[in-house]
Amino acid sequence: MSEISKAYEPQSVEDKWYRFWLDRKCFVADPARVSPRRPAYSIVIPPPNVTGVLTMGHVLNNTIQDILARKARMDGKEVLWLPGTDHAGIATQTVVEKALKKAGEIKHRDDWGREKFLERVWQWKEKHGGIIIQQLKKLGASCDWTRERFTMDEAYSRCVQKAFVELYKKGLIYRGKRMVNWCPATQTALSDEEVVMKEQKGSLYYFKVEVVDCSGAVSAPPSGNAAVTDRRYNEIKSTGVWLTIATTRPETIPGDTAVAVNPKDPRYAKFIGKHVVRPLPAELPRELKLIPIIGDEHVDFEFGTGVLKVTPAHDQADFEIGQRHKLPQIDIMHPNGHMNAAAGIGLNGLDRFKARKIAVELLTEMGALEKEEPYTNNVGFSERADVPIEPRLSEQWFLKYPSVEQARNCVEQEDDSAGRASPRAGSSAAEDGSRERSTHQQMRFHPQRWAKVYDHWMGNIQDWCISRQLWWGHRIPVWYPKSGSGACQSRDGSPADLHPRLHDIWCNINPPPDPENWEQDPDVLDTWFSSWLWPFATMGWPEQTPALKAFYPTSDLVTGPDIIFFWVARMIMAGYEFMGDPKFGLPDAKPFQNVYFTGIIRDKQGRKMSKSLGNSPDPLDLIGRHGADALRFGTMRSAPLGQDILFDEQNVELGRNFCNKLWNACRFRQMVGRADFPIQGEIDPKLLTADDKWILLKLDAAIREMNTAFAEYKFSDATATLYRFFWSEYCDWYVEASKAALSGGRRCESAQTEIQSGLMSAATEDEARKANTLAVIDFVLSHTLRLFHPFLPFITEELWHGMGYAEDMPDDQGGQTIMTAPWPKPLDDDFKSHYGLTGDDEKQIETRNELVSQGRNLRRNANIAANKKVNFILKPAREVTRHDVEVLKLLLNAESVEVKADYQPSKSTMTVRTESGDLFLPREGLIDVEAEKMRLKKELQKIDTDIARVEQKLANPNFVQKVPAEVLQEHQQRLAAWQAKRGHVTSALAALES
RNA sequence: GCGCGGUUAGCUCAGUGGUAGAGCACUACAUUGACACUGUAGGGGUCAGAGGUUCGAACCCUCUAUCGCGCACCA
Repeated sequence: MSEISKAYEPQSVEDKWYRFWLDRKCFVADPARVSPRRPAYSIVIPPPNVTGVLTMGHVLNNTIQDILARKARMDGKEVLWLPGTDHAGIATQTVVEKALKKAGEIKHRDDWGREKFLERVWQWKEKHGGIIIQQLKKLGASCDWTRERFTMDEAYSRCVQKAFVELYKKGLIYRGKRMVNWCPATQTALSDEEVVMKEQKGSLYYFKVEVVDCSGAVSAPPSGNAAVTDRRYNEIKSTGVWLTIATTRPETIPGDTAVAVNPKDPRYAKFIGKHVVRPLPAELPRELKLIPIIGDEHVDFEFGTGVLKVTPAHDQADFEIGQRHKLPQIDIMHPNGHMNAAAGIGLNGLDRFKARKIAVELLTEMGALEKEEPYTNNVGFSERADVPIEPRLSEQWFLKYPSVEQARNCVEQEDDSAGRASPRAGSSAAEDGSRERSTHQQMRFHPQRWAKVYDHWMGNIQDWCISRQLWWGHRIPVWYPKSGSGACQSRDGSPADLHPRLHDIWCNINPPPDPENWEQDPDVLDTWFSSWLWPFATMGWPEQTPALKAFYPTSDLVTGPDIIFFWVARMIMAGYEFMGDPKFGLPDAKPFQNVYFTGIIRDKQGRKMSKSLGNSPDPLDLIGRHGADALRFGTMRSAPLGQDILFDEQNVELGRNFCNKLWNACRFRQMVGRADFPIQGEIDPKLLTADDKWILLKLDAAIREMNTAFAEYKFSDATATLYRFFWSEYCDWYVEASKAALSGGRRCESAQTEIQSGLMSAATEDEARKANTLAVIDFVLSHTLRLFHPFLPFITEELWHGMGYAEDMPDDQGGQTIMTAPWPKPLDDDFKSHYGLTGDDEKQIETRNELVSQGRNLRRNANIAANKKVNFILKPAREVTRHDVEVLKLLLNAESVEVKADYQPSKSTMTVRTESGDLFLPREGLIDVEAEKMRLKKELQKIDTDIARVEQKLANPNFVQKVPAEVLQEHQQRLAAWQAKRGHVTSALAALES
């Protein structure tokens, strides 16, 4: 760093160092290096969608992971940060299909068929799959790229198949015809987690049906769509009674197979057992539309009219009523959400929403519609396709979740143990910056409130629909015999056997030996059925590989709370299920020690960032303009634990300014010279000034605060500490004060011998002090750079080398790269006593700084221009040295600071009194007496308020009796100080008035 | 309906019982001396409201208002 530029230019250093780290294999984890003295630390990345691009959410998430990984390396751990991407079934397939449609290549993926379409998805993946990885590298992510995984890698696919087969053999995976969440847009089943409820404004339609008596009904066993028409009645008698039914979905009337009332409802109980005539399809004769009135407790008498239409094939609750009463199911819809022939002539072929309108028209025409009221209800939407889902009977694969109890109990709840659950601020674990890694410790969520959400979900867990009617994904490893007798049922066939016992199927990770006689299940698995294996499938499971042995369970997981059920909960269950095998020798097979949930990044208006709103900044653009370190620092500073983040580019500008400040502080150090003489970088305790001691103590405090922040995962606290320490304490005070010592000496050459021979003159003392100051600066900067490194990896590496700090370190301890430099330890008692660091020094500087601030304030009030040098007079409260005076001159921008122990101020002298002494600013003839009086009166007023408040407290006998001694003492001291100040201000005021 | 989180300076947020804080924004002054991506000084707050506990409450408890999120859901 011979020629250092005036401003930090990130573009010129970032790529250079990233390549350096890659070339030196700094990110590569070696399981063989793990030992009791070099513990493992591991994180698996939440794999981004393979075709995605970097968003601010990724920046937040991955910056935190990188900070944790880099900190762990500096703590001397063997670190694995395992990266990779997710195939993201629906998302990717949809994107590719859309692109192909847009390009006019296809109208629908069926045009090409499965094989050709998949070929194109793979091509797309090859083309776009690397983008987000490259972007992560720009951010500085220190992932072990040699272990990059993709959820559809061959080895990974084998893991997915193995997991399926094992669970199938245990009887936890079954196939069944069930009511599922069906997405008519993508035409696949979805899990409950992929459905989001949205409030919809619609109508509640009231229509009437006639109650009839049908004597001599011959009940035939229900059989699918023909159920109703299979019934034959001898006679149908009108009763002249009509029931009114309220519904939001009149288009499903043709699928109704009963009308339900509450058996306890006095209005309707008497009708149970009679029938009504279903109004639709209009063209069917009455006798083919008779449906029974049944009694079911599910019906709420308060809602609507208290009469419920029951559509077992198109509503979850109705399906269950249908089960209880053995009602037939009439499927009236195609998989694409259009009505089928069973819906009747009027509706057949219409889209379900169009059909709703037409159904209302038909009811109106026949005089059945009584009224329509506006109504708002919650409707389930497909999260991906953003269309209302359709509850639909279909045959799917389901998973009864494994290891639920273990998974539920392994997460520490807030009331588990008050002691352990609370943050361990200042504890010994926090001080050395390491978290315990006992395998018997419960998993901990940060912030912990998510544990409750997790527990609630785990306690109400439903079987997971894992099959998807997509092409892009892992094929279900199940084959059916082609000539299939009982085992091979049509997918939308009937009857609805809810728990078919499937015999004669081939479920294996390998295809059957005689493939010509079998056909594979056409479906693929839910993407999350592969990602739930991520923490161990990426490390070589099912083999007990060195990586698994060394790095599983992982240390920390960093992810968004939006996927706590999708991913986190399932990974925990999978961990227990698949890593609990005794061959892995784990006392506790949980996948993580800690889970950190980030907030969600929003824009300044609090809206979630999204492509459609166009409110999501491009992180790469921000990196290009401000630098990766600036983006990281700004993001971290505005991201408190567990709170959503309102993103504003100003945060990044703050980060950029901060990097520039760091850069220039180092540049300043470079410009004032080398520390060779007389102490060669070693700090001489005898030559330390109070300012030196003060900054060392501040450094110590900063290190401790950083360790506490890390122990509590409070990254915004950590950045705030760094910001305050470096800018407000080091630059604003220490560097400014150090200029007094640095501008002092000149003749370095002869000073060393003179010091040794005890003949040190004032001049050579200046020289020695200058060198010592440089040594202190180097000490502070070399520690500071290390504290910054996890947050600002690029600029710290550049400065680490540029400043020459690398040269002083052993090769594997920072000599090659700051990445392996040891994380700073708090200054211990030996250090402090060797260098004579005491609270008195700290106090001395703090009161001195108070004096300086007030002196500057005096200047300001006297309307003295900031660049005008003036003469101050100091009446010190204790002994002052020549050096102290030099510092004061500098900090006050004074021409001189005259020390006069017996100074008597005249009328036109402005004064301040502090614990360090009294400071006078004589302004013969220049002072604005009235203005100064105003200022003093205002100050007096404030002092009086403060005094009154404390006096009131002290006058309270309860206060004096009950309060702890030190608090009482502190109040008394405060009162005394204010009273002294009051006396001073009063006399100053009196002097002006005399 | 149940649960969680928020409400503190113009804005974004820290602040676990003892003198209300930071950054940005704002005002004034300064500019060859590391840094204008800067420095110095300053203005600005009934800590959402009400009640309670306490010698003492932004902080603990209760209720209310309001914003956001999650879960469940009546057709």
